[in-house]
Amino acid sequence: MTRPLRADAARNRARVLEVAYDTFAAEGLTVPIDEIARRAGVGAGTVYRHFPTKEALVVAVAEDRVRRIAERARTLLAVEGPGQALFVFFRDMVRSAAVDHGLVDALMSQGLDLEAVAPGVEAAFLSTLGDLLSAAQGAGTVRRDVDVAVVKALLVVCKVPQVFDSQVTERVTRVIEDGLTPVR
Amino acid sequence: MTRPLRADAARNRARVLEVAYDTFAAEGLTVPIDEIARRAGVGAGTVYRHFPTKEALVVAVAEDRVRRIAERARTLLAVEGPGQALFVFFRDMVRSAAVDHGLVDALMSQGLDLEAVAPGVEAAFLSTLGDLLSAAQGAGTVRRDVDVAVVKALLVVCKVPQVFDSQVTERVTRVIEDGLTPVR
Amino acid sequence: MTRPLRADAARNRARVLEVAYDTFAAEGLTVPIDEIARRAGVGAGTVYRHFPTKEALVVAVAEDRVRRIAERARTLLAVEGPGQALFVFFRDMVRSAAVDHGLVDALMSQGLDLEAVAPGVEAAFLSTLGDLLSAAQGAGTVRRDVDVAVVKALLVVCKVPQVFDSQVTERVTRVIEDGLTPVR
Amino acid sequence: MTRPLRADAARNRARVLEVAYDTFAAEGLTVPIDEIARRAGVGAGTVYRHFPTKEALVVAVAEDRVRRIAERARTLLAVEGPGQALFVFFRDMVRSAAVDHGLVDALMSQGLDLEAVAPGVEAAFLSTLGDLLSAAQGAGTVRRDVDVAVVKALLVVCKVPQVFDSQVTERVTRVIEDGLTPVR
DNA sequence: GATGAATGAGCTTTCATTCAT
DNA sequence: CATGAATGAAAGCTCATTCAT
Repeated sequence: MTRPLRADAARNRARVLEVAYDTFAAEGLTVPIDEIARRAGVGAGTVYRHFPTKEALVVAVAEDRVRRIAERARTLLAVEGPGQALFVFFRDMVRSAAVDHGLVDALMSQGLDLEAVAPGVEAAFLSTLGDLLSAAQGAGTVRRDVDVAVVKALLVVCKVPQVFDSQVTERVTRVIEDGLTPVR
Repeated sequence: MTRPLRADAARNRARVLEVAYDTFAAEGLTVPIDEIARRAGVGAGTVYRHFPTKEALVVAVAEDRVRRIAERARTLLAVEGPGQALFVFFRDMVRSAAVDHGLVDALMSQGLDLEAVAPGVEAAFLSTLGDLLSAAQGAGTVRRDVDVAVVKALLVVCKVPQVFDSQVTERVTRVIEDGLTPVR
Repeated sequence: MTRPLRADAARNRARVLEVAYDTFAAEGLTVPIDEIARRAGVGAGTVYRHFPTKEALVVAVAEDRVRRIAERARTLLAVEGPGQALFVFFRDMVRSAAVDHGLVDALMSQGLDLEAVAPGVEAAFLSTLGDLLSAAQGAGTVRRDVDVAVVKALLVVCKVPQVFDSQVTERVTRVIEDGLTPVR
Repeated sequence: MTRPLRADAARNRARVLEVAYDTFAAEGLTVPIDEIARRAGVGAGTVYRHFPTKEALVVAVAEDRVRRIAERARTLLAVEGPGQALFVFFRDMVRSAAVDHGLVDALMSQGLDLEAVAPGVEAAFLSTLGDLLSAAQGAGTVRRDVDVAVVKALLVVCKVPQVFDSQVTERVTRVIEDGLTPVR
């Protein structure tokens, strides 16, 4: 259906996506498309060729991020083992939260519904997250009465940016982790 | 310093503030001032007389909210008793989160720094919140290694809107409360 | 026709007129009426009671100035003698030019036509200026082929503000005076 | 540094500049940008692409005028000869003064400082004017104790618009020319 | 009479989107 | 295909003027 892009077109698309992520993350979604285009070294028209509206660009950025995050989660499951993977993943997320200002905006602030515009991506992410959760519950490191929806919510919660300095972030995360741990 | 407003002016100011809160909460901060003015039944100039910039209006709304929330917290301390006041307050906050979209935006998304523009209000709120926390710790219902900054962060976290349906919200809150509870 | 104002009303009118002159002279005609009112210590409504439009205020200021200038000219004729009065008057005008930014605006920039809105004042001024000119021509200090219109024009010219530093102003004035002097 | 504009862009830019000059000259600087755009047959955004603020447009117009005036002066020096070029130039300026309402506004009324925002242009103009002056002084038609600053001031002075009818303008100019002439 | 709050048209400026080059 | 100029619909904000207090 979608024919493979010409090499230069693919390069442009990737470049715009990367610049858009960096820019939205650092400065929020209000940055004009013209500015994204300028930083990517292309014309505004080129951005619109790949992403027909600004919202489409934002969604594409979010999709791309979620995909990478899921990948990271899969890696952790293999490397860290079932009992710790979820917790390490959690701390990973929190640590990168500071630069993901724009992603959080994209996920919640502006009324964007990722599930509606890119259902496959969301589902795939939840499936991977579910794997981490099951593994942890199997290993006895996470209580059994939470499900994947709760864990996802707690994740989003931990990405709320710039409200906490790192000291506080650390302790907030610990409280949430304790809440996740089975009764001791 | 600032003389009392004329009766009609005070009425208008209050009306604008209320309409602005409802509108920002429901539709976010991007709603034009003209629309706020229209809904409040005044001219745009009147809004600008009371709040010289849009940011000033947003800040005033946030201030007003924080003040009311602090008031509510004080009431709860008296009514619910030291052991439960903080938890009831927590659930209160969460329940109203759905309509506070705009308040959350104001507090964090747009780079507004309430502490910078209205230091007294923030401090007063933290002081009240500290009272609830101390009471709970005194009653043994909250662990002693959290401080007011952590509790405030968890509060903000619970107000992140529209990400959870109410089912999930309920369970997220429970996890956080468990995390706050002393080791069982 | 116009009944005498109550004492306080007259005081307010005079105060507004003075503040308006100072302000327009210093900052130009774009200063808002509200600001004039504030500086005069009255409400905006009071300004509008005395001067029904902003233009009316500007005209009143200009009238008032022209009247004072004519007065000054008459005094000089008596004090300085026929041969020198016009020249001294000239230098007087130039010296005060720096603060008369707004008066010049009023006279020419904004398409205001003082002659149309206040014919008597203009005529009275020209009559006095004519007296100075005749005196000088009688004394042989000014050439006979210039008339009052030319002298008035040269006066306005010399009030063009802020274009010259004082050094230059001095020399410009000398050139113009030499041009007025009969062939030597 | 700035790459050459595309053909259509250059056409639009020139058109806006010309319309802006005509309009400001005829009606003053208060004409809205939207009106300039309408008369130039372009959208308001196009004006802002070429001139990022209204002030930038005004400055560009003034620059353009000063440049043309300097060009005219150079031509006259070649055509009219050293003794008369300055005087012809003077009368040229005065004759066009009636339509340069806006230029004069731009140069002095609104506190715009051409020297500050476009130093090269001002300097180039003064240099050319100095050439005319030197030529005239060399030919003995202008007194030696005036310098270029005085002549520029007299020029500005002669451009003060609409204060004189043409009859008076003629005679004012003669007085100033006589003032410039060496003692007879 | 004086006050200053309210009005609302109008201004400058921005930016998502389209389209000629 | 890429470009970036053009568009034009808002947006935030100002201020001359009116009118309830």
